[in-house]
Amino acid sequence: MISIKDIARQVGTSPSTVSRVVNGKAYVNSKKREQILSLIKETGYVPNKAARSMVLKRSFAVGIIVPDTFNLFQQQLFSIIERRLESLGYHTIFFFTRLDLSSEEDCLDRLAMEKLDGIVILQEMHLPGFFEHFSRAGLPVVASTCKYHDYSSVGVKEKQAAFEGVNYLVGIGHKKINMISGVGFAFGTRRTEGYYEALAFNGLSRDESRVSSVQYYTAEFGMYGMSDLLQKNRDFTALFAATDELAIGAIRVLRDEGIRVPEDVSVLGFDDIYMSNYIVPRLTTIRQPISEIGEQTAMALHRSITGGNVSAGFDIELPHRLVIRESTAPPAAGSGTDGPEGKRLS
Amino acid sequence: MISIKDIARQVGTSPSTVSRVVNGKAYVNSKKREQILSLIKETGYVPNKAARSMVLKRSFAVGIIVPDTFNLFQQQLFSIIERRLESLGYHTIFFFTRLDLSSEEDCLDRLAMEKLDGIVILQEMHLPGFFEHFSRAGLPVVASTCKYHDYSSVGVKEKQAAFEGVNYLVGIGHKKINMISGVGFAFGTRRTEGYYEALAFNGLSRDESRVSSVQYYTAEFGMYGMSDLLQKNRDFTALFAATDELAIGAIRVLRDEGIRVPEDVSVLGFDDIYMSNYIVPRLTTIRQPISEIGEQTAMALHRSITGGNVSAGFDIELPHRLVIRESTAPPAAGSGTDGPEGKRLS
DNA sequence: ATGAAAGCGCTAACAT
DNA sequence: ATGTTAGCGCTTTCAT
Repeated sequence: MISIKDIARQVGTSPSTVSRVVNGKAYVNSKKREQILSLIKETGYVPNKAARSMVLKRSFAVGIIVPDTFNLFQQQLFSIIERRLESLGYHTIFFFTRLDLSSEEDCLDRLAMEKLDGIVILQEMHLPGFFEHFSRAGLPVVASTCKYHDYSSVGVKEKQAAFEGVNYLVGIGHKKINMISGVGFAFGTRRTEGYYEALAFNGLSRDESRVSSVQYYTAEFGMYGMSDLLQKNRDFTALFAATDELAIGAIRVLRDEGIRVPEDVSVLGFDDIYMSNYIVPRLTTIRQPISEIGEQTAMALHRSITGGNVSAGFDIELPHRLVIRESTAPPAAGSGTDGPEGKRLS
Repeated sequence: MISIKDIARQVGTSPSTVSRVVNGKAYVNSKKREQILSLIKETGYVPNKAARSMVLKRSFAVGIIVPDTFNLFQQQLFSIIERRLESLGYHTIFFFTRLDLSSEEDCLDRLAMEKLDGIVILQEMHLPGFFEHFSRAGLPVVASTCKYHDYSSVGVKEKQAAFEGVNYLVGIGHKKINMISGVGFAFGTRRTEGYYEALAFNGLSRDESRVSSVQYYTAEFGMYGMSDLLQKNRDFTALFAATDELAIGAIRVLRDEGIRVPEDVSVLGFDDIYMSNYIVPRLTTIRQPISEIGEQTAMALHRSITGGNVSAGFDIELPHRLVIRESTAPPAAGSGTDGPEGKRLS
């Protein structure tokens, strides 16, 4: 492999000068600069990253902590973040983590083995070791679609967005609205709060039996949540699912039960993943600006890494938007899947 | 950051000895070894990767070339490969590439900037520069779900699998079978061949107007393909989509046209992505063993990197399986969406 | 069995 | 404006 010395020798100069040219520093004779540049192009010389990283004490690698069981929104998001980071000159190292503490420990160990320039987290960590590790190492952190300590974060106003979505449901006439939510992620909690607040705002009573809490936010768990809800009570005309994938799983179960969407039950999702516009029926949902979130996450981290003001956490709140499609409609007259006549028995 | 020298000093030995212990070499006094090991644990010392990589001339990083517009199958696949590679001690660097040559050139440039230990490709590259680069650099390559030169590959018997799928369609009574296929990827071509062969095998005539070729294998392009087909001819009772995502897009259009699946038209996909079991109707499809493919891809690359026999390409063919769900059924009597009466006009 | 020394490719003072 | 030098953290001869 051709090195900086080779270039220097062939031009009849020193490695320092070549280094200056490569790194765009001033104080280089322009004739020499041209000469060096053209030789570099000709030979295809590329600086050795390991060597640079050693002397610069920067790895040009950032870590991203993601849930082991990610849904499509998260998958799309981390693909975007990865690409943005790449274009800013960073490599991305993934740390897949489950929700239990032993998995977090494992993640922390692997994290400690890497000399990283920064961290993106898509999942709240509970082990105090993380926070300690990050602050000891002076590592910039940005939390994307979640919150972590007082580090910078990028996302939407979860509660507000959920509030608006449920409010829309009420607005078109629904009074009996169920919800599938989850634990383990802050956004689930926030969305549930928004749901309850919208109910309260509209004078609807809070009924915990209308909410099912699942472990992960995937379609599979959407099925569990919906089955659970159906078992408890069939008297509802709308469902708010904390994520689109949850909604897709829920619709699956509804269909299997012969309950039509949206004729019998309206379904509202959250995220607006790519698939939501292709499934039958097209999903009404609250759109998160996923590209912008990814972009801002990468940029925020880059700023923290280069700017150095690690401690100054700021929250970037991007605009959400209710996207009305086919899975929601006003409730039918005398509605409820289990009307007064109790015509549908499982 | 604590270094090998620190450890050496504190134990009262030399860096060489510590290095030997860290790398599990022989010839170290066992008492000293214990001492060093415990100090390492205590201090949390971790060898600096950049330094190691510099002297070892290995980056512990592998590149993966993936299509810029990936479908869910590909996304799932590269997530799996990434994880397997990680557990084998490699970092993964993504190279997203479009299908045009200028994008390939760009990719090649970026590739050349990295000192990689190996390459995974999910997409056939056309620029001869790639092959030259790989062979000049002595880079092991493995092609996953595609073929590239005579490098190792991992995947299913595409043609055979498609053949079986279409054969199943014929078996349940379909005679007018359309297909949405694509260009740009070898698997699309192979699946189309399988489709044609199954028709021929069953004495059905080859009709190119029954096939629509799209650019990418996503749901969006599934919609284009289906619209295209519908415009040409509405006389068909089944559709074979080259990927599940294509099938999902196609079903979308069919529904919008009031054509029922599977009552009016059966739809068969390929891949068995996660979503296929949740959509309405559940998709009948040809399953690719995605986890095994990912696993084998990572292992094959690892073997090539460590074994060194770069040139010896081998093909790993994993078993596919037809998964019959709800989107296919025997054709209705007097079938065809556009019966003899021509009752459905667009 | 262990240590000294050289060197991987690069950058950043420091000199000039 | 440019060259010299030292050193980043590690592994690996080569001695001992």
